[in-house]
Amino acid sequence: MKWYGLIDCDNFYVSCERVFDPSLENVPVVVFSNNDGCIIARSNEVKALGIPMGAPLFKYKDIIDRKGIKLFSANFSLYGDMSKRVMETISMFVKDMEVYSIDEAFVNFREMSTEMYNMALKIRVALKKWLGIPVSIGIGRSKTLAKIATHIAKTRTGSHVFLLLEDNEPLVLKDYPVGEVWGVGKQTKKLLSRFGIRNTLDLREANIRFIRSLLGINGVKLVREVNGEAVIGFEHRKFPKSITRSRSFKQPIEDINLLEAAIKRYVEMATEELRRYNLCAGRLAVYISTGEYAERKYSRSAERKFEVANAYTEEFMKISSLLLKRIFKGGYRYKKAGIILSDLSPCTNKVFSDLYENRINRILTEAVDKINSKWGKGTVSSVFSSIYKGRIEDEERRRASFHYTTSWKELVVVKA
DNA sequence: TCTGGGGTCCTAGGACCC
DNA sequence: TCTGGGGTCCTAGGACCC
Repeated sequence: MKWYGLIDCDNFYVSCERVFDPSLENVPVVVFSNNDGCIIARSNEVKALGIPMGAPLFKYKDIIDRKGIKLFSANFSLYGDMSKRVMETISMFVKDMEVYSIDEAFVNFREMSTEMYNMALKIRVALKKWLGIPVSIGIGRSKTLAKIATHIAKTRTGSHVFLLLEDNEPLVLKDYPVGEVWGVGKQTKKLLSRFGIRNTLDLREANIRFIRSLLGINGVKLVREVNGEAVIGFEHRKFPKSITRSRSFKQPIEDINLLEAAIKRYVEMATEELRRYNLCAGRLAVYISTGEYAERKYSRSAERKFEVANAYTEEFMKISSLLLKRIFKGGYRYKKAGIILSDLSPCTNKVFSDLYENRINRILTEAVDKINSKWGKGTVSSVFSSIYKGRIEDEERRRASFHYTTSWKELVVVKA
């Protein structure tokens, strides 16, 4: 019998901050997104105050001040590096794992239940001791059941490990709202509740043909998963299927030239990432939006397929302007813009055709990459990058912690 | 006044083809 | 007067996830 385990870091971003500043232990801490935007991680103390995930900061300013909540700007290079260490540590204990997100990994267990439980405890202790990161671990007959088990594990303040055995499933699922199930969002929850399906046991016992007609093929998978049938397997992707770069602007933008600079800046960032993977992209999409809360809403996207996939910044910049001109409408206050590279594939020699233009692009791109890898990120960048930094990006990141693990300058120093 | 960023998968309608 | 059916590709957008 194969079991699915999910190892989920507790309040991951907050935990990362706490590793390097122990004074944050047992005090309320939040990590927030760009532009003092919204809360993307909360410590247990903050959760207990009833501040929800994704809450805009301005709405909770009062309580944050009153309770002395510690604020941090997101420090993704730190979190990414800590994540890598967590995943490496887990892989020392298990043969088969899937890195599911920055703070979660699925693992397979084949042992008997008591052995599994002990193994989970061992992993948990190792992560806490070696890295200082607390985790919760849930185990069940499918990925979806493991997700539910993990959710329950978080509330088990003692062990933080929960084994969802077949005998216990009916009891547990009856108390588990269907809206909390992995893959059931707002819309699906609303739809299901209209037909009296409110808890996960209801879902499990629903007529499969009815579900098929209501939710499509994914609904069928969902029901089978909560029935303990493992239909969602492990994925081991070597590279992403798309690369996005986008930002919300603090000040809305009305000027197409400024939007163009932003778009080209994102193209520059995304193509850098593309080349890091040695990938070429066959498709570029550009989108702009006034944001959901605007009085006059407008949002459009446009895309272009390339005859030959490539990885040249210049090439994508050129097309991005054309696409932007196609979707831009004057008189709107744009709050967000972004680009997406897709149809990604490993670069082949075909790309480096002898077209004059491509040869120039290639030489330029390679030179830029070489300089930046030797002298540091951003040593040379496009003119749009400086326009962007000067006129659009005004983020100070005052509250960001140091790059403790990824910058020599910001290493922790231990004084004797 | 002020609401993130990066992903995956699915669907629906139109164009086009045989 | 009567005007098919099915497949594929493209584009745009929606739902969901962390």
